[in-house]
Amino acid sequence: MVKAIGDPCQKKAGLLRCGKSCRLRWMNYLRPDIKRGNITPDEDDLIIRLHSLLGNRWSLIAGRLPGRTDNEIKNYWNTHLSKRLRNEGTDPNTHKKLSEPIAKENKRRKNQRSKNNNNKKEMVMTKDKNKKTAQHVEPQKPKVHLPKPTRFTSLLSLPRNDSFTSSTTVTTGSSSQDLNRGGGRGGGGGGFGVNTWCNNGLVFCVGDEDQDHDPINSSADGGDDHTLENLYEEYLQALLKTDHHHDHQNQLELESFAESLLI
DNA sequence: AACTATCTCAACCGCCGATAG
DNA sequence: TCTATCGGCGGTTGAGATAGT
Repeated sequence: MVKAIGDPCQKKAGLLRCGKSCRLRWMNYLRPDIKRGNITPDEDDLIIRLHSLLGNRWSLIAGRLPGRTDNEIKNYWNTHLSKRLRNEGTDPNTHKKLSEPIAKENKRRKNQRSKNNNNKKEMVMTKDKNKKTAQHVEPQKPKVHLPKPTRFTSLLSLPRNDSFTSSTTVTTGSSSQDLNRGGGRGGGGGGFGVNTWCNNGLVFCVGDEDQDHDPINSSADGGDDHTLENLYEEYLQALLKTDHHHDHQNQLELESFAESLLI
């Protein structure tokens, strides 16, 4: 699937890939911090919730699942979760209940299929040695992680041709651009920052997990990791409280959080 | 054994905004 | 201001693997 693209850089490097393709491969496949292995039920649940808040903003969602790439989550959503939701009678786009007939129909089909599919499921589980072996994942305490580094275009700019270190760190926080620019795509420039948002009068501050890289955090907002984590933990609790029979209040809190991300 | 159907996921594509020159 | 380039995003494609017929 590797296409030779006419990129001057690829000639210099002796590669068949253009720079963009190399970057993509690094981001989605080669990066050492990518978590290999199947997606846990907790991650499942988190993805679904975040998707209900953020929609198809995969990079934003991935930003809250360390070690997972937007591509991986996007694929996982398209191949597993959307189908699962549909089978459960939920519209994967709107996260609302499908009309009764459709839900019933799905159920009927599901039952019909399950007769034949037991073998197939085993196939899927054993297909990829790396990913499908841990289906019996032991229950873990759900954990939401701090968003990855955020870039400030206006506050701080770094040279574009950053070193390896900065480029890798920056790119892991790709999602943050949406946070800062209101959901738009793309954007270059460098620098890290903190995101803040208000939720029920409480100001949440989220910054780089690796504070050493973050010139902003070291000087602003006190830079207290534990405070940040505590604050984020409050958000986490709100998130986790909204289970499938979530109460309205928590849902509103989460929605306001999501809105704040998109501003 | 050969063919078909289905699934997975890395890679590609096209677009957009930021930045450099 | 204009143009070229880069970085990043979401949507889509298609090769490879596997099971079923």
